[in-house]
Amino acid sequence: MMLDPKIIKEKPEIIRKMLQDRNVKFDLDSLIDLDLRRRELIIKTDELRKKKNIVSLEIASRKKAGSDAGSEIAQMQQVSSELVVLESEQLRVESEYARLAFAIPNLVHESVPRGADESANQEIRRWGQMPRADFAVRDHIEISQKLDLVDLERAAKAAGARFYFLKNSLVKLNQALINFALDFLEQKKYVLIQPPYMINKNAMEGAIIASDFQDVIYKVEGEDLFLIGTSEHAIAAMHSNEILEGKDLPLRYAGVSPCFRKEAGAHGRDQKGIFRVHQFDKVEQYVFARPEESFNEHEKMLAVAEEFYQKLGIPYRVMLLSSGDLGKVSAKTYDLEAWMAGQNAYREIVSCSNCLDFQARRLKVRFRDKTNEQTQYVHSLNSTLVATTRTLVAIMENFQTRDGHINVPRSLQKYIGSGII
RNA sequence: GCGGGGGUCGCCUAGCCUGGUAGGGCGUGGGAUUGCUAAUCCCAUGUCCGUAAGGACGCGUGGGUUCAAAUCCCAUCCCCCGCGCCA
Repeated sequence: MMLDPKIIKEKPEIIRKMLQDRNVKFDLDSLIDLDLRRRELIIKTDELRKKKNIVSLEIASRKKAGSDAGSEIAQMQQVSSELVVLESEQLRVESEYARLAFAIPNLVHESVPRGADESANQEIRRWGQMPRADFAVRDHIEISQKLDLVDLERAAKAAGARFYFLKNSLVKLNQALINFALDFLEQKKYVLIQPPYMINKNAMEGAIIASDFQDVIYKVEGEDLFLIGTSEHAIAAMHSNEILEGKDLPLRYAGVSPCFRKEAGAHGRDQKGIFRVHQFDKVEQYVFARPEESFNEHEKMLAVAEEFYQKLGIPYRVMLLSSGDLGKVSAKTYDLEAWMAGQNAYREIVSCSNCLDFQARRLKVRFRDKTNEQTQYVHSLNSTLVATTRTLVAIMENFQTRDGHINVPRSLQKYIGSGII
């Protein structure tokens, strides 16, 4: 339901180590204790149910034979009332156990550098040439204001901070990125998916961990519905409670959807512009893979993302996140950080994660090769291909011209029919 | 939204009216037999607890009635058919 419950029972020290590596507080001892009590109660209630089944059979056969079953029925009443008490206790312990167990972060893969925060992230490689301008470069806010491509003030009026109206050619450039990304992934045989933009609690809990709910997820008032923070959330739940056929794996999906995020706790960071916003469009890679294939798939997804930015001509570096900077559901994550000339810095634009069986366990996504085989949980992986707003920032800042215009990357030109904005 | 039908252990299906251990077919694995990869027959094929023996649970979900619920009652979700409304 989270991690393999066997680990809680048999090897809690693995979890303890992981919590330390992640620099995360979690009441593991309570969980271990609850697991013990939970199993004791299962044994006791099973015992009572067994008794009940035996007496029930006796009653049935007596009734059939036409003889009196009065004392057996009295016995059943006794056992049933005992059972009611124990069952409610069991339910209480079980749900407390589940609540805690659901909050445990994922294991951390051995290849992940250990460290308390992003300062321990490891740079893997760099690609591309940073643009060298012989003029004063502007940031994307200035560029977009000047060309009338974004209206932040009016968006604040209509919606609030961290919203935007895209205008004019930037609308088309945004669509161009989406279309280019979809064509790109379709060519690589990904199955195109446009998911529901709202999903229910059960589905959402499968993809993320409780604490993320408060910080990133919007709830729809009066409905059991939540706005997706990425198509990953919806696609993760797509095959919930299914047993997939081994021969169908890996399933590679290209999700396209708007993404909605609260960005709570990001006060003051990237306050202006469209870099960090409550809503943006994204094309996402999501893969269900066999466990033994998942790290291969992970590298492949990263390579696909890199190829995409190479085609756009955006310089980037690949970072391997340290244990302390890793998301809670991920066991290993690479970030692509694009060079943003206007900020003179690399900034995150892609996050590529292997979640192992963490999400699959929560959502019961299993597979097997033969119908009589034991089922196994699949591994799930996700990676941004393009989150449009951030990539638009990179394009505006890196491809700006001396006179304040923007050169359109060659691979996008056919989608907007123009080489310059 | 209204009316009708449905949801059973991977898939298909019986059982529900009339409460008393969920049966069959397919698929898959193993075995038997036959000179042969065909036919036939036998066994196995969900989850949890338990070192094991064994046991419990499982009929969309949640409640209720009952000594006992797939079966009866209530609520709820989803799917199909028809009607209505609608971009």
